[in-house]
Order: sequence, then structure tokens, then C-alpha cells
Amino acid sequence: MKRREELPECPVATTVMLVGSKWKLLIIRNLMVRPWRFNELQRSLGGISQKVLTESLRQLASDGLIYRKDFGTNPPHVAYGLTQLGLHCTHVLKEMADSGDYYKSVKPAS
Amino acid sequence: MKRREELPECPVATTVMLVGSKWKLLIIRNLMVRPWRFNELQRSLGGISQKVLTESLRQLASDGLIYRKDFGTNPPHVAYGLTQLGLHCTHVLKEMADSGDYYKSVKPAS
DNA sequence: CGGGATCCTATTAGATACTG
DNA sequence: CAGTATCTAATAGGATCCCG
Repeated sequence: MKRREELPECPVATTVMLVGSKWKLLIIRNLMVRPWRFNELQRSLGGISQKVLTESLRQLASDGLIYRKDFGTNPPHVAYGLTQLGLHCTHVLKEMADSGDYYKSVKPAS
Repeated sequence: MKRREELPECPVATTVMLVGSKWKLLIIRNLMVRPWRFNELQRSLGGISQKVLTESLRQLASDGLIYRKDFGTNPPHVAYGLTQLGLHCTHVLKEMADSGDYYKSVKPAS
């Protein structure tokens, strides 16, 4: 979690800091449904590299939006899911989906 | 406006395309209140360069989220405001502000 | 399976100077 | 006032190889 002094005053800017990268919102979108495994996420996100996925997951976890559950088995089994905090972000996702649909529903002139 | 073929299928990804950069959401946040002028925006956004502001405004306008009204006077007077489409995004902003506030309200452990 | 480490490219953002 | 134009710095993202 980030401490309060590291966060911008503006709450919008705060949320931008937490989820404002290309993939984080799409990861959360997936985790809304159920917990996912690493490779499962990578395949479903179509095009994300392993590095970026790792980094994104780590930041999201360190910011407290998702959890990482390691089953400690061999072969490894790790699952990622939303925390309470992450769940709260799904409201944002819902509105974004809404806006996206609305945008596409407006017939462009060209 | 972007044509439908240029947009991702996922509506969340669509919205990310439209407003998913560091400053665009903050610009829209300001324009929610009233139309703003260029320099006014720049000062209020604290730290944005003209170049980035110009680019962001142009993209937002070309994507149909904001309008640009040039009064054609000298000295120049240009105002930026939200279109119908941009207004729709304010729902997203509202939820983001909410999430940001919520995040900050959760007392971090450290 | 779930990554770590490295290297490289592309996209974004910032600084500075100038203009109609 | 509202930008252009250039150049550079920072960062995000991608490709590849490797390991327990």
C-alpha cells in the first residue's frame, strides 16, 4: 500500500496512479470474474509480455488491489484475485465499460 | 472520432484508449466544472508542458470528447469544453474520485 | 508453471525557444 | 494568448533466454 504522503491530493489522480496503465485495468477486469492463474491471464490478455504482466501484478499487489496466493505445490500453482480494495475499483470498470459502449454506439460521421 | 474498426472489442479497453493517459482524465476533471482556456488549464494542471497539453487536447477533440471554440479575436481566445461524449465520461471520473477517496481512507499498515 | 534477468524499442513526457 | 518546432529524458512495453 502506498502511504498517504505518496498520493496526490486529488482522488482522481490517486486512482490514476493505482490503475492508470495500459494493462492494469484489463487485469482487474478479468479478476472481477474469479481468481486467475499467471499463464491464464497472459493468454487471455492477448499480447501482454510476461515481464509487463509480472510487473503489473506486483504493483497491484503491493498497492493492495489484488492478492497473490501461492499454493506452494510443484509444479507451482499461484492464483491472483481481487482484494476489498480491488473490488471497489470494479465500479470504475463498470462505468468505463458503459462509456466504451456508449462511444461505440454513437455512429461516427466518417 | 475513431471508427469502430479502430476500437478494441472490449468496451473497457475502448475507454482506456480514449482517456488512458496521464493527463487526459485530469483535463476532463477540470472541464467538468466549466469551459477552460489553454493557459488556464496549463496553470491549473501543475506541471504539464504546452506540448503535452496541446497534444492531449487535440486528441480529445479529435476523439469527440471535448470541443474547441476559437473566438477568433486578437489577442486569441480559445475555450475548451466537454461534448456530450465527454460528459458521459464524468461518470467514470466520479467513480475514480470515489475509489481514490476510499483508498486514502483505508489506513495503511505501515 | 510461474516467474527472473537482460536487452532493446517505442511511446510519453518534459525543456526550451520562438511566433502570429 | 495560444500555440509550433525541436530536442532530449524518462518510462512503458516487448523479445528472448533461462531456471527451480
